[in-house]
Amino acid sequence: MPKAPAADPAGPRLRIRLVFDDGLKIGPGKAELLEQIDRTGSISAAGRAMGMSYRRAWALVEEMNRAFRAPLVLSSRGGTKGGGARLTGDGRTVLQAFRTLEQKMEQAGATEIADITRLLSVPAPPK
Amino acid sequence: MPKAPAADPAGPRLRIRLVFDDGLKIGPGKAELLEQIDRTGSISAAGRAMGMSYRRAWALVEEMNRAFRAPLVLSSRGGTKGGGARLTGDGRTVLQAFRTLEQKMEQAGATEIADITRLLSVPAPPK
DNA sequence: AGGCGATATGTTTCGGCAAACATATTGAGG
DNA sequence: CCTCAATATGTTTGCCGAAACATATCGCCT
Repeated sequence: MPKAPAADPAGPRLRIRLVFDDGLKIGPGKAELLEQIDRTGSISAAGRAMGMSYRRAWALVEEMNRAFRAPLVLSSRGGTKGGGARLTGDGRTVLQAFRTLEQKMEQAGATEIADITRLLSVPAPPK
Repeated sequence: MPKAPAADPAGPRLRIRLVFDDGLKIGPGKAELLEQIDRTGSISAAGRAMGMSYRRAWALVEEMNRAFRAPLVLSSRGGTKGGGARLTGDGRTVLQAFRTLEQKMEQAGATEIADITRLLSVPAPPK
């Protein structure tokens, strides 16, 4: 298997994306990336876990680090394990906030989402 | 003036998108399109108003009509004015639900959005 | 009958962005 | 001091979706 279609586990209906004035966009992708970096301690491992090239994963991290007043991810090179990366306090804060955001919004919009879903040709998976 | 950069009034930070199991995606674009069709009574006029080609506007309408159990937009051809389009009850329902959704979510996530914004290099426009 | 304005589609062209490919660099440890 | 794994970037390729271009059709009104 060459690679998985990224993240799309037959899923969630709500996709939230924050678009800031400087152009930075934060959505499910970057959120998961932060999460994976936190889990694996490596940008490349995180990328692999998401079926994403290191190039791309790194670019996303770079983008975030530049957009925030302080980096969300710190990385080091060399050493026995080649290097690694980890989330900063801000990184954890942002990730946490985004996850909370998703939950709250999912809940806040449940009624309307149901209203729309009900009108679809294929209303919804049982639940 | 060839065309306006679509909709981007230096703006809102939250971008919501509903992704359904059949692949249909509904976000700010289709919502505004429905709104414009309702206002103008025409797909092409709606497209023009959004700086979008008729081709594309029509395709989006088609996509929605197919995805829902009943069309959101009805259109007619010929006649003095060439034809026209209008929202169905379902169309209005969906649009309304989406707008409500945006409001509720914006409100529900205000705290977290602020938390994240605060950490940006360029925190936010005064308010 | 003919024109007009909007719907309805087929076909082709094009630009941007992601993937693929390629290198350089770093530093702990054996 | 040399290997190794990961970070850090430059360069090239490929592709898909959007735009551009092109027709066809429809029906009220003069």
